[in-house]
Amino acid sequence: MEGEYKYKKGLWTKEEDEILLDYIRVHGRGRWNRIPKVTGLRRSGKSCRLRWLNHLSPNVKRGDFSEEEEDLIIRLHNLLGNRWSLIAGRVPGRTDNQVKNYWNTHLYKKLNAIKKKQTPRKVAVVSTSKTTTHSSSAAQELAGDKLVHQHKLVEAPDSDSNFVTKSNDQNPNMDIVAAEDSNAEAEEIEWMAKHCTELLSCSSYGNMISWDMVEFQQGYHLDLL
DNA sequence: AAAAGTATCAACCGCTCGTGA
DNA sequence: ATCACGAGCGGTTGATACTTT
Ligand SMILES: [Mg+2]
Repeated sequence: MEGEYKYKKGLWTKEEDEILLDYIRVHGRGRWNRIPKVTGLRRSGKSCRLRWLNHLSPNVKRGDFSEEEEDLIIRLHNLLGNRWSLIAGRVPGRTDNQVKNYWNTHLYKKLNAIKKKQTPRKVAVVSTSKTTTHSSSAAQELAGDKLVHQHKLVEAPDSDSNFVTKSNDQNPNMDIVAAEDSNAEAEEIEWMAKHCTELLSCSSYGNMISWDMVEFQQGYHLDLL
């Protein structure tokens, strides 16, 4: 019993920061769980890591976001959805947490107000229970960069099966279209919802549907807009 | 002056992912 | 195959700062 609050929570003090910084100066970053053991700092390794990445690291830029940064974030979010780490990777000096905070507090409402007007770009990804995947040339790495490209050709089920549209949490610009009764390929739909960023093409020939999609990852050059 | 309402954002939480024994 | 571990992700909260009544 007692002593169960091994770790302190809440805001970090200057003194705690110094202990963490001293440790990192000597031992470097990583193996964060050792820090409370070695230094006696009453913070979980997880908390130490977060404190370093978001506040103590010299790479972190302080101060208000510039207009350029805001514009960049808006365009990246339009493309990538709530993938804050990916977005932050393209905004120098800003962390995923900063970008996420900025979006939630400053941009979300502002943009929704404007969004009332225009119709959103909508694309579809198709998968069904009774489909057969004909050419699932599985994720193929392109040389040199980090783009993953997928091409799928899928056979639709019986002619009378209906398609339903589901929204996609990961990417507001992309809905998912699936057969009403589909569940067999749920993992595939999930994978797409998670990874698929942009549908390059989607076409159907009779009961066949094909699509190309790309998954954006850190480091790949993006053309925004 | 003070309370009530709102905005901000650092940090927490639960979870997933990759790796290696 | 299973487990442990470190790292990382994104939704969400709660303490504080700021604004309005
Ligand atoms: Mg960054």
